[in-house]
Amino acid sequence: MAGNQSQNNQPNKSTLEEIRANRIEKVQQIKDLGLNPYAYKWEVSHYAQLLQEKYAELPDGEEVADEVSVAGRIMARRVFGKLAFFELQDETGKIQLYLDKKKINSTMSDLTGAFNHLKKLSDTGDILGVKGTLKRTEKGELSIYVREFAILTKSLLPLPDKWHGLTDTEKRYRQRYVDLIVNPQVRNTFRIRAKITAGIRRYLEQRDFLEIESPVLQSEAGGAEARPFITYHNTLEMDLYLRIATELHLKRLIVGGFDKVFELGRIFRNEGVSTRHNPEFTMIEVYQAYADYNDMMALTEDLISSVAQEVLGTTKVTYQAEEIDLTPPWRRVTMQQIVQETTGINFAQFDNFETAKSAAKEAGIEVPEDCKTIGKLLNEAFEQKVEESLIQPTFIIDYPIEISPLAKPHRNKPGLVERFELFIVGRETANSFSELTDPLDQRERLEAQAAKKEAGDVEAHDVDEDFLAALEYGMPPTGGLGIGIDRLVMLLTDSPSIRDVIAFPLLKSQSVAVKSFDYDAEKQILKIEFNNGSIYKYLDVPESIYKELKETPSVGKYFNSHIKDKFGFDREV
RNA sequence: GGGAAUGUAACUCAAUUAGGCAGAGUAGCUGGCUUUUAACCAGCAAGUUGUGGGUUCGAUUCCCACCAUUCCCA
Repeated sequence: MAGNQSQNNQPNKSTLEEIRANRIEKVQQIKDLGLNPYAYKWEVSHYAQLLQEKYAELPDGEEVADEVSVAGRIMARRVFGKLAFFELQDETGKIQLYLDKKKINSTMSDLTGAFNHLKKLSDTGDILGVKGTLKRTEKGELSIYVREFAILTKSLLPLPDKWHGLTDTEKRYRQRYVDLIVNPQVRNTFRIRAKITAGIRRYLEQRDFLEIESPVLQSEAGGAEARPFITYHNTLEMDLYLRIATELHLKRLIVGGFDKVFELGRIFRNEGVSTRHNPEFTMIEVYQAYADYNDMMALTEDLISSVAQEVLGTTKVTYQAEEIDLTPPWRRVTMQQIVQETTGINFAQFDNFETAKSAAKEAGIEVPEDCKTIGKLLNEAFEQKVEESLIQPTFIIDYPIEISPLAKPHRNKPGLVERFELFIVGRETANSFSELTDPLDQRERLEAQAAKKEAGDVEAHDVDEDFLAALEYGMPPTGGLGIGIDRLVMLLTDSPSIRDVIAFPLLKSQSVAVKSFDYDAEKQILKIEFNNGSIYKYLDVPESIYKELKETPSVGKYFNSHIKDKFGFDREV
């Protein structure tokens, strides 16, 4: 540090740190002028988009005396000696600011050299409030002829490249706020998402459905086959699960006498991450008493097409260059029939599994270990050979009973249940049954699940006795429906990945380096402090590990391969 | 869990084929400029080449491990 700071009295650096320091210096200069770089309030009279529309007919070079006040972020600066053009972006769009030195200095005479201060102290990224009149420049750009300005928030960090924007996918997800600033279509995606969920709620409320919130923290996860997140309640000293479905609680409400209920909310499944899966995602479940799955098909069709019409103004959408027609009615076909169409195998004809299995293998279907019934085989054939070809909205109906533990047996097809799934662009988008209301049948099926859990299936769950008790009080015939909101939003916003429709998708935390470590030989506890400040105590760590950790040239590498995931730990900080 | 690709300045990208001083544009800083639209002109500054090892006189480049991301598969 000491020796080499003599010659350059003011080195012009532009690392991120230097840019930031420079802007902090500007914050101070703004304060020194008696102004607040972090203002409290700005009275906005118009949004940019509205002005663009309202003054669309204003001819080039003409002005109008209408006073407006706008606020937004400076996205671009084109500065001349005594004139400057800024591009201001608010939530709705952009508008140019026409900043004339003479005008500003005369109307803001309280602040000497106001124009030069703006030139020197503002940067792209700052939030600026301006008042002025409207003027279309000679080059044809609608502008605000600024009379008065205020820097409302000083930005300390530079925006991404003004032309290329932010394209690094990881940064877009990790720093969504920057993505939103510079990529208008991302803002639009989330605007549409909000309209979709609002539209769904409005649709259901108009039909007398009641939205009731069920618990996220549950003592037993149920209602789906999925691995749950487990958490812990300290004062109650109990494990709790984050819900994997809202099904079992919404059905309790049907038992309680509500005929039409729904919940649109967050579901958590402790599973992998992909373009179609996020560990927390949004689902709506709808239950209607005295209805069956045929009614739910009609509801699904009408709900989705109505919302598409309302939000996009059409029921014909383009998804990844493919035309999808959501205009009802949608095709309805049984699973058995569409598998037969595609593979030529009629699974209804089999009465023994081995014959069915060899037929399936002949058709190129892979038969996994745990697939031991004709019903499961049919489902395998469907998933492997049919599913991804279902591009246009299609209801697949009448599922095997083995894979549908909460659905009512089909009224006239033995071995099947009254269930449908909706497929659009090859993806499961909705799932629905005539709900099982027979408490004894339900008990048997849940106990079979519990046996699977006992045998080590992490996606199976214990019997929810309270739910069964509810059923024993008697649940009316009920149609139930679940729709994956994220997938629906993907479809309606033409988004290829679920992460594009989730504002803050889950990403792995960037690994942190080991800062220091310490070993308690008596208790065999290895305490590790990481660079991010967290401290972990690894338990029952043999001394040899500690010694090797001390010796190793790369602590991080040794930690990853020999300690992390190998020992139990308590997190201290 | 397996495979492929990627990671270089704050942002967008070169240089890696066959190891030889890491280079542009944008953003930034200084100066100039009253009609710009990715403004322009002159100058300046800006790098732990994801991390840690190895090979080598010399590594962004070759090898190994690890981290993260993207896509595909399970």
